[in-house]
Amino acid sequence: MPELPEVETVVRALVKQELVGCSVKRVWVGSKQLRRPWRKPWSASLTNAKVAAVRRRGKWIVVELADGGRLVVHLGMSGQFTVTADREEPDHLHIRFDLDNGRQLRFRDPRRFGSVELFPDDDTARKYLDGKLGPEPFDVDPVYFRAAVGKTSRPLKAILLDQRVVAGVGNIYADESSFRARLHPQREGASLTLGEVDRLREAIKKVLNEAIAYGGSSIDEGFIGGRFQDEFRVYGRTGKPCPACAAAIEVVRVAGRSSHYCPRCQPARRRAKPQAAKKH
DNA sequence: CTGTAATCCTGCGAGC
DNA sequence: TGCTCGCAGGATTACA
Repeated sequence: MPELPEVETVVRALVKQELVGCSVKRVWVGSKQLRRPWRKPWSASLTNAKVAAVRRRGKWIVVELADGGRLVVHLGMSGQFTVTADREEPDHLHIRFDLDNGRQLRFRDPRRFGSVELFPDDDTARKYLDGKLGPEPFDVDPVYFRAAVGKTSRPLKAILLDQRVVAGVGNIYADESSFRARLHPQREGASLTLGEVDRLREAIKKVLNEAIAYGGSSIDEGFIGGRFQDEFRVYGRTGKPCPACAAAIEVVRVAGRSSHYCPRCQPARRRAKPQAAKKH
């Protein structure tokens, strides 16, 4: 389920469940492989580890341990990372941390595209993430973003999905952001005007903030919170009327992903400037 | 540098 | 009801 708003929701839920301050009494790890490369940190180093903080970076969750260790988690497509008092073991459970308050911190992931890695200190973890992630969408420098979008011939959709440009946007929010900025997903980055790039940057911020306020989108049931899927304007709405102009939403494959857009609000080519009467 | 496709997995809905 | 097919929130790699 997880793009930035969903991951943020998960992090907030963990904090709310008072994970911070808990100690790990015991760790259980299943035998099935998660996404490679797979590091094997599940040894004594996690026993008795105390959780000092939980934060998010892009679509990644970082559990900060008091001894400096950093548990870095990615939910992939179907991952769940939850604290529960439930004793019943669900299917597709891969890691279970027994906490000192009797609860369990669980990593469950049917599709196993997720990953959980342990780094010895904050510096290593940050370097790992910063190596693959661009800035958080909420503090993207406008000058940087204009340059990043303007220098490439890639389609807008590919730029938005590229975590090195901006971290945290996935397929849903890429489509929703493009719609709100009134930009076609296949527009070449370099073809955008500075105004359009700025509009896009603002749209991303707005959509993500809105989605976080809604508790993210839940497409799978069983996911905590999440009502933003009722607010989708284009994603998954193929054939349905555009909320702005009632034209039928279309879907096209861009950068290997389904991309939903309104053909009228998001024209493939920039609308020609209305021809001002030529003056002499 | 591009862009595209395949890959890793399971589950679910559509269509027959 | 049961089967097959295609597609799904992501990231990475290989290849043209």
